[in-house]
Amino acid sequence: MDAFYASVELLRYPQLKGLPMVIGGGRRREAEMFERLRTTYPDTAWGPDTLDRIPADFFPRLADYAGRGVATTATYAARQFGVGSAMGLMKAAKLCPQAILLPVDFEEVKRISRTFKRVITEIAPVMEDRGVDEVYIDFTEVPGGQREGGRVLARLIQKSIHQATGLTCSIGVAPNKLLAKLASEFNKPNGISIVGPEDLQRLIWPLPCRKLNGIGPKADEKLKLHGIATIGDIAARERDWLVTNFGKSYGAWLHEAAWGRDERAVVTESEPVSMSRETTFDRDLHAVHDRAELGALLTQLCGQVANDLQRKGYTARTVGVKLTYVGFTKVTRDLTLDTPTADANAIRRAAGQCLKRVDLTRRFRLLGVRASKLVKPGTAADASADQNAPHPKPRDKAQRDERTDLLFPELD
DNA sequence: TCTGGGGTCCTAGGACCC
DNA sequence: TCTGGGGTCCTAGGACCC
Repeated sequence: MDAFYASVELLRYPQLKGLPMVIGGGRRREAEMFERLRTTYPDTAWGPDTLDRIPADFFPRLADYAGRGVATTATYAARQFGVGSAMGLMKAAKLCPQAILLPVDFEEVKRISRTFKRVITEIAPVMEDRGVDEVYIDFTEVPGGQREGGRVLARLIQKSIHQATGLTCSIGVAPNKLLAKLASEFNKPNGISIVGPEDLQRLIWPLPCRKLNGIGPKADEKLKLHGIATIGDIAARERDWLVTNFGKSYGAWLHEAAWGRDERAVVTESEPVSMSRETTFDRDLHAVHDRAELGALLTQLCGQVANDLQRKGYTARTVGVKLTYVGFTKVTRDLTLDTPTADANAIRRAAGQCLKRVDLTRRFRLLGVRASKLVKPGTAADASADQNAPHPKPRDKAQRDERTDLLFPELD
């Protein structure tokens, strides 16, 4: 036993109510909803008892909500109708039109997330951040961590998190991150489960492949085509067969994972690789008909990315754009600059260049701007940036679509 | 009536250098 | 004019995760 996994459910509070409720909608739309809440009820903080103080009919019913977005989570009352997280709200509205749609208070979630992580690092300092509500911990060196196979420490963490945030969490304890993650799901929402190598066959192998962190919808589908449904089914295949069918790297990983083997260390610090902002429109937009709107939106996204870079003390050498067309096909275009930048105008110019290289005759639903190849000014990476200057590359004239030049002149 | 927003990592081809 | 091999960088796309 040398690592264990914890996950906290930050959005649990509406589930105290027996009403069918869905939380979500997408960042911008939720921010608008939340702003409306603040202006109407200025003295009311968003929290577990919100619905005791604010009439439920203040919030829209799904049936009355026309906007785009997905459900972040849903109460059990809503789940009975088949509504679940990551489901599109349009679909959810069909299944459960009477459900109430609630916004997420992102600032509050971030605040709780920080408290959650602070409480844990005070007890077990070797912590890997896995997002807003999940962490890995290596508690090998934590005094008393081995008592009752880790159960005593897990209970202490649960209790401390509950005291500090009022929220519950589920914890899995296992000899590595992979198994700990699986274990954390055994006993939701407020449980502790301890899994050892001897439990592999009994507890892990019967699980569907999708439960493995790293097997998504595509890999799962392909596995099913080969008649592989459970983790045990993967384990039953020869390593060579997996490599032949799933590639050298992924096939080998599948084999290791199915046998419960994972040697990844808990990573306590990491540098960001990219920063991005994107937005899905309320309606599909077109480069010609919605030129002004799109131009303003692009400027806004670039400003946000620049702001994020500056706030966190980074510059970026590569700027890219992303579009999602009607029908959900996506394209990206990248441009690497000679000089790293965190300047909104420079990013905007580069993003405009990128946009010229995509098909703008089709309507699209999403526009995003991304900064990558991040450089922290004043570091060794920064000093070497000059030597790493890109070799001059010939501009592909054919790609520089003159038609879109005409359509999108202000994007230059 | 589909499918948010923020990320990471991997693969693969072409350019370019030695 | 029949064209190697290794390495790095850039770009585009895609799978996956929270």
